[in-house]
Amino acid sequence: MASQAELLIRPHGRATPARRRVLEVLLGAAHAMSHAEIEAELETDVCPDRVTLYRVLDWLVSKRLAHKIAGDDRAWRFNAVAADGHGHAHFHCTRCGQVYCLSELQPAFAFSLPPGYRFDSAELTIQGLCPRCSEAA
Amino acid sequence: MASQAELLIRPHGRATPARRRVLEVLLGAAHAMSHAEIEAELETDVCPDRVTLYRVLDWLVSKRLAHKIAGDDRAWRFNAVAADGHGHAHFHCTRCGQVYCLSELQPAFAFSLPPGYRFDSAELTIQGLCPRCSEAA
DNA sequence: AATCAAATGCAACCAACTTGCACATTCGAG
DNA sequence: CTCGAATGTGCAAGTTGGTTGCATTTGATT
Ligand SMILES: [Mn+2]
Ligand SMILES: [Mn+2]
Ligand SMILES: [Zn+2]
Ligand SMILES: [Zn+2]
Repeated sequence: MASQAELLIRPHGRATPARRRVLEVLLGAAHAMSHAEIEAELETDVCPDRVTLYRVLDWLVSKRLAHKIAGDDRAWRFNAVAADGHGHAHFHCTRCGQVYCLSELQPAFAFSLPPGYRFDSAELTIQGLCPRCSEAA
Repeated sequence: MASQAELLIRPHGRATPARRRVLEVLLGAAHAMSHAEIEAELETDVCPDRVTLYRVLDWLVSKRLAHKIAGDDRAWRFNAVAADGHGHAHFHCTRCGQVYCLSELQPAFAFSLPPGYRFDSAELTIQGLCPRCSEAA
């Protein structure tokens, strides 16, 4: 009985323990996770090496099973790509630094690019206070 | 006769040579510049030290005379804040890595945040090919 | 001109990755 | 099931981009 992670990974390449567990962690996360956060969540025997985790994350992104966004602490935050194929906006809390995916928020951009530019994708990041920090303030 | 840069800086603090020249460079730039690009543009006598440039850039950002955006090479890109007060979107070329400010592009976001989130500002970054790279492809 | 908070220069430091290479694992062919 | 080539992992060392602490200099107010 293969896990959801394994089913997602197999069509793209080898399902190694590290890849399985990292993707599982990302799938179960409520917010975008930094390398350090993921590492902390991992069992000690899976992926005893930081470098492997970096490579696993890169691989997941390259296969579009995850995506990464730049935080203001110059570290990447990762999360699994759901069925929506990353068609969602992100919320960056300026107090706790956390990044949340706003799955339900499908913004209606109305814009046209200047001539010469070729569009590929758009990323909307909203700054403000997350529910927890908003409450505390 | 004070330069434009000096006039912008003075209300916020000391107009030092480094601050003047860096802001001048940013004001004259067509795209967001990395630390290294700015340093290359600077005369050798102004700001002989990397650290000072970092501090000048941070200061300009803290006074809202410049803003910075994270590139995918984990380096910040800076540009001067014009009269629009950074109410513009950015275009990130996935081929050359350059970041352009789309001053004329004032996107109409239509969204409402989930309950609990407090809005502060939004940043829209569009991915694709810039005119130069689009041509070359 | 004197003053002094604010800015700079230097040296060392740090975190977040990246690279190179030997060794281990996966998984499909036989 | 076994084997072996392709693929992934572990370790050590290196690089990049940015910080910190502290002594010295400097801008602008008096
Ligand atoms: Mn997301
Ligand atoms: Mn801009
Ligand atoms: Zn928060
Ligand atoms: Zn380009």
